Amino acid sequence: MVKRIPLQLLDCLPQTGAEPLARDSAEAMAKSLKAVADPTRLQILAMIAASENQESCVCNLTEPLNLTQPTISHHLKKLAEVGLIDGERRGTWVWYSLNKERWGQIANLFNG
Amino acid sequence: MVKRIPLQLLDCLPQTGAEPLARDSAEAMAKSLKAVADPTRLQILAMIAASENQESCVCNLTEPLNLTQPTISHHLKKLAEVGLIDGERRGTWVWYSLNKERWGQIANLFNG
DNA sequence: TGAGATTATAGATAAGTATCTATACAGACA
DNA sequence: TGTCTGTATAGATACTTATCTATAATCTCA
Repeated sequence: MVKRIPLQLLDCLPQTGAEPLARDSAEAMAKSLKAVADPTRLQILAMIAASENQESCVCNLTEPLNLTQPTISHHLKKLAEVGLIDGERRGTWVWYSLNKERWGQIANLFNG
Repeated sequence: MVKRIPLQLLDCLPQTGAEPLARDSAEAMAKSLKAVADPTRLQILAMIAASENQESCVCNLTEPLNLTQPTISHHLKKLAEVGLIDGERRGTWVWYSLNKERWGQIANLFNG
């Protein structure tokens, strides 16, 4: 018995078979992008970039963003985990600055 | 003095002031970035880009990604909501293609 | 050493979301 | 028309996460 194949199915050709983007790579990319894909963290990054030496301590962020200190620390940790910012302890304060090399890498995700 | 900052939009920010990046702008940027910041959606975008005419219907995505049809539709909707892909109905199928202009806009957020 | 200041962590909670099943909608065709 | 196929939507659920309060850890200085 020959089953007739509807023309519809022929029009919908399968793609090139191989998986273009491996799951591991996709998840790694997503993790970095998730770190940036938050309004508060974008504001934090903007404030760091707009600061005098392009660095900021936690105490400089809490009041303008109207968030508690632990919440700011939480966001900074997320950004640091993916290497987008670096924290440097100087005395009592921890100064966070942008890692521009890492920024470039993420930018290449869109260019490549 | 204009500082060299990874996020292009940050160049326009005031040096001082309570809110360097307006909440509205931050949330709009975050929404677009959230759409990309998902491993499955990154795979979907990659598969569309790697397809014959750089377009794909839902039926071509479900099997390689091992997800149900409604889940794929959900992800495609998220991408379409921020303008990263466009859907065009041709007969029974809906063909999704990359919106390269929109893609460039988001890329520019990083390139500066 | 102890007190005060800054940051990090732990735990709880509410909001968001990725996924599923079930079902509705839309187009093609006999 | 009615049936089949492809896609979208609705509702439920489990997982993630942004935020808070409380507390610990770290540093400075008297």
